[in-house]
Amino acid sequence: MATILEVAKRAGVSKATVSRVLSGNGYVSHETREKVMQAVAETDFRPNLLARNLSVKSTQTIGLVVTNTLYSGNYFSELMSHSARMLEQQGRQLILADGKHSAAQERAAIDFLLDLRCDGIIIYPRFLTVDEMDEIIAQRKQPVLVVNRRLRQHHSYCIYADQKQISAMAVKALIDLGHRDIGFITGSLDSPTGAERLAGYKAALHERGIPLREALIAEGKWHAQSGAQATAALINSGCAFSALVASNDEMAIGAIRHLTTANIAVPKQVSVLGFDDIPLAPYIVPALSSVRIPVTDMIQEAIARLLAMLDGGSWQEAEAFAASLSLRESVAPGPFAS
Amino acid sequence: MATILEVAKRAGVSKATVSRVLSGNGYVSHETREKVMQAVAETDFRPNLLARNLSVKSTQTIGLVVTNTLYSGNYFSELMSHSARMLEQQGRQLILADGKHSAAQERAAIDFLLDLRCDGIIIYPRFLTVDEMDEIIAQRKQPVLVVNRRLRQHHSYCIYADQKQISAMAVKALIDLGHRDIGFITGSLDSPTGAERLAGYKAALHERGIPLREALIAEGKWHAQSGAQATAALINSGCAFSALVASNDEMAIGAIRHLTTANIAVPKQVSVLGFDDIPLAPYIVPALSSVRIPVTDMIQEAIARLLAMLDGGSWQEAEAFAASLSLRESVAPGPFAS
DNA sequence: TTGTACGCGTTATCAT
DNA sequence: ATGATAACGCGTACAA
Repeated sequence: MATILEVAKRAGVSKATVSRVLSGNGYVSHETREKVMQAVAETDFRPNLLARNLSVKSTQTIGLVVTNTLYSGNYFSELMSHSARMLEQQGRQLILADGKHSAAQERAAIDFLLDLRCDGIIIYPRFLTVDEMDEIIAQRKQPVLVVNRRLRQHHSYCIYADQKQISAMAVKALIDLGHRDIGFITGSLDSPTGAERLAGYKAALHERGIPLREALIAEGKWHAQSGAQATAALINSGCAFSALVASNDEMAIGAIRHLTTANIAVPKQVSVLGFDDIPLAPYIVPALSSVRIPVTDMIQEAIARLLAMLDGGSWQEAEAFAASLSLRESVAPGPFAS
Repeated sequence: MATILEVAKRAGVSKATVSRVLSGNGYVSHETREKVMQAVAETDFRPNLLARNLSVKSTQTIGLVVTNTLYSGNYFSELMSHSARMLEQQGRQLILADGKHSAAQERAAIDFLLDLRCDGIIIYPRFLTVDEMDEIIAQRKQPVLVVNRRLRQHHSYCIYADQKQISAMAVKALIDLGHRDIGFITGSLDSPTGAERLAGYKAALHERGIPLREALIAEGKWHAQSGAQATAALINSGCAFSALVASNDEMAIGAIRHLTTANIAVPKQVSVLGFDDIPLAPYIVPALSSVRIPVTDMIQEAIARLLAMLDGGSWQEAEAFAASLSLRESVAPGPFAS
């Protein structure tokens, strides 16, 4: 690997001059510029970004921490494609670090990215508690933004959706359609999102004066297969239901699959509701209605806010920037035209 | 950010000593070690990986180049989850760079990762030709492995599947089931994979002595909606078909969706075949059969081979390592248990 | 067992 | 317009 020094020798100039023509800063005569360009071409010179970043104290990269249990599935794809696309426009690079499967490992992933001198971090947490994150944010010098959690202290460092309310709205919509026996398939209950969506279900029943029956609740693990198993469990419990709410689309798909193979006509007798984690889902399974959960909006907002903090821009700029992008339309297909 | 020098001062020792206790290399007395540990804790010291990597000339990271047109969809998730999991076991980090949407940009992504001094690169190419890649591999010092393409020169730097043959097998299977009028939905024909799968279709018909009819071929663009549109085009062409092969699962899903809404009973009259890009697909749509395309196997093999080249290990070790992992089972659900 | 001093490849601040 | 030279933060022979 040719270094800047070798190029300098070959061109008969000093390192400084080469650096000048490469960066475009400072004056260089036309002829020496030519000589340098020539030498660069001859040596296949490529700059060492480690050295450069060490010198300028900035890497133009931002780090993303996600648990690998989310790696399979569309949720993750959405996250990645939107993040990469937005940062690409800003000339920044995304580095993904694996949050693995514990709070300690999520913490380690953050520190790893900071050790790499990422300019900022976005974490989509799974195991760290909000208090732990508040503490982390307070300690680190670089900005660490948290998606999908509501922090107690650093309000401007988190972007969240009201999962409980969204879930409650969905359930109330079913109730208002006349359903009174509504089954509910939870997500993993050790995840805040899972717990909040369940809480929304309970709140909706309470608000409409419908008694809660535990037999209508089955625990799932977010994936399709667990949705099917939960559905089987509900049926076996003997409790009839006229509608079913699954805590995400994958489980809803699993539920529909089970109902179908069990010869229960889905569209007629059972209405299944999922959450819009998978843009494709409604096209795949017509019987499925989905509530929109703004993953995309959240990550978009997080990146815009982070960039504003880094560039020292104002909040207005950040919001305008976020608003100027309508990423969702560009990725998810519109109403299905067949 | 505290540096190693500040820690050294605070502990009353030299940089070198601090470096020794941190890395574990070299002798240090028990008491000075304690003093250093204390100072490290007090200063919240974190090593600067840029400086370290610059010094040791190795980053323990490997780079992955993928076009962002693949970011949405399960193909990408599979790629990422398997890659990250394998590298995690080896204490290495994965850095993803966007290949964007042209050969030049794919080339730029490779160079960017090399400038960051990744120890090696894996590219899942979309626009670069095999000849361009052979040239790139020849020029760069670091190993660049190519997935899903057959290179002309650097045979040990590429991992590929015989897309044409796999496609032909699928079509022949349908023929042997008695089908003679088989529709085919292509992928994007500017992608080698799309072209090869179409070639397989044609070869299978030829081999079984069935005349090729262009009216039975419709062009798709890999996504579900284009699959539905292609199906509509086939129907409008007036050419009846008893079976349909789509060049990937997403389009197969779109096809089934169209047939269903058009009141054509899928399982009875039409057999739809996709390629197993989406592990979930067969569970989603019972009418869909899939041919297994080994994305997972390819990426697994690529990483194993790359690691072997980097660690200077033997090919036997690489193969044994690859074989020791049965990643697929751990991610894709087994036969659907409801 | 510990410290000195140099190298890693750039950028940036001085002079000249 | 160009060239020394000092950072940047860390690893590591080599000496002591």
